[in-house]
Amino acid sequence: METSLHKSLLETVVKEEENRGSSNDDDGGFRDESILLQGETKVERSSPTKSESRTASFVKREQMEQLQLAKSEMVEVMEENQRLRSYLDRILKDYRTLQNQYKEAIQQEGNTKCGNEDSIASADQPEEAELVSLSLGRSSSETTTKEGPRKMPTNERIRQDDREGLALGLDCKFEVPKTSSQVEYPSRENSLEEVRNETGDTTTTWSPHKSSTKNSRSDGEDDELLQQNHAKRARVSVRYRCDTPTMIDGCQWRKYGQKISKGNPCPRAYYRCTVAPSCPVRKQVQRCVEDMSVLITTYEGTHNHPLPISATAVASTTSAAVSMLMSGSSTSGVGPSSSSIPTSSTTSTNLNGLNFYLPNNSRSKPFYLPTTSISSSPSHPTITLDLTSPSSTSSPHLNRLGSNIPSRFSSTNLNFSSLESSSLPVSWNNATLGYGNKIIQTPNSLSFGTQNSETLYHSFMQKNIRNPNVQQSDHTPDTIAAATKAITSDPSFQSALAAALTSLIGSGLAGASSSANQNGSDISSQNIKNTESFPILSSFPTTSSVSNSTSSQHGSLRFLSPSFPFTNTQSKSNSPGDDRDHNV
DNA sequence: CGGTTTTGACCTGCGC
DNA sequence: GCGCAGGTCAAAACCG
Repeated sequence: METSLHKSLLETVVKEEENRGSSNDDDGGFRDESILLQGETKVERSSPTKSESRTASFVKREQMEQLQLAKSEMVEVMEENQRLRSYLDRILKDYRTLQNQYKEAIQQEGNTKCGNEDSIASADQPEEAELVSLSLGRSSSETTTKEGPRKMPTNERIRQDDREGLALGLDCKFEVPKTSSQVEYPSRENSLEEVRNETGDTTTTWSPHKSSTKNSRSDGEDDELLQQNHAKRARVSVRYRCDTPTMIDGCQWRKYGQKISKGNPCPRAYYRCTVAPSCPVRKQVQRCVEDMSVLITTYEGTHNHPLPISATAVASTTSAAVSMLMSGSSTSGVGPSSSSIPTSSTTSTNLNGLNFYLPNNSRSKPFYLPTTSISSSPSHPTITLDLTSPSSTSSPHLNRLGSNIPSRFSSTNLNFSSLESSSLPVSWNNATLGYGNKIIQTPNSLSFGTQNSETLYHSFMQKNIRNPNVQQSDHTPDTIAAATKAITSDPSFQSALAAALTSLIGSGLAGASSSANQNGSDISSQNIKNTESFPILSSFPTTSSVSNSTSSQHGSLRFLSPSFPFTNTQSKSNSPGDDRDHNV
């Protein structure tokens, strides 16, 4: 743990200092003195006794001053260490609280078996917070690895292990954020599905509509199924400019259908995730009718299998967006007071280790979000991540195809706007959500890899700090406040951001590493290492001032964000109608 | 030959 | 109840 290391280091320094101080007081001082005297003139030596004693006292005084300084510094550092320790304790405390709540909720769920939505909701939220805590904050993960096992009872450890397995399923040491929608919903969905498959139909793969409708007719678990249905149908739509038929998002997809939808001459292609045979995730890809260069990819469902690292960012981002959507819809309807969610925004923020200071009246903005929109259709709540750059707000350099790096980091605007489009109340612009590995291997995207992402990040940050006020003048403080609250108070959103940023940084660094090492095989591990060494997730100040509010779900947010998360597919086919996904 | 895509048919939900 | 649109299925075609 950082703090313990810090402390031990400090203790060593303190001891050394004390030893040196004591030795100087005794006989060791002469050594220093002699060393000092060596540099002095011979004139001084002409009167050795007086000058030496004077010099010795002078040196002693100096040393005493230095010692005092060092001691005061040490006191400061110790205080900081203490603060960190208390911070860590707080995290642990929160973690245990959440763990207990999760346990209780699970027990309740086990008792009622089905139907009690409140218990489910309360089960969701703690787990979500825990997962966020486990997966995002480096400090928290370190906590679990070092302090956790020491302090935690074994049963709790076991439970934690289980949960980690449950939560991640990622075949790597890289702790990718998973949110409630990705863990809780799929776990329930899939468990049900698996049960169904075991008991009955074992040949059919998952079909959300079929299963949901069948269940709703056959079972008495209407409430739960309705909720599942609700969760299942939550979608994340990603709009982005792309000349190629589709994007590489790290997953394997199989096209299972294509339809001409009304109002759009471009066919809509239906894809199913084929990483695991029973994976419920589907996506639809369709070109925007207004702008054929814009590709709209809609994700539905959450993966029930380990994901390739390159796919985790999108998966977690989209699912976090879904869970944000779901939690937002659930809480906003009931109102904050009746919400069973125990986590405050501050707590969850701390747990995340992801602290962003979204603007209080447009000050510093470490994170830049793409434009998001939540369309509140009851059957298909959809959150749209708009990664295109609307002409009205985008910087001219954004979204130039083939110049990903500049556009990724050069946008400096954080723009909270009122509703610009009814269909897209909130959207994300050009978010760099991080698609890691594939892009490095393609000629076009090699430019990703040759850049040092840390440098890029810093320049990005500097630019952001220098230009904080662009395009904010015409938005009311209320809108800004509401939007800020809505975004920052949602842990899932933070997860998404963390995932995106982690992957962004990881991909950039991995690219840099790979280009430096000419070793494409170890991209992932390098990616992990570099990502973990990057201090982004733990170094930002807390957002304790941001209050928890879910009331502005339909508020409009626009963030001009660094850039574009998804890699343009280097597809063989370039015909616009051909939606073949050549993702591997 | 196995995996993927294509494409017409079918199913389901929703609005009128 | 009917029609429409979205979504899915599955057999045939295609591809490496």
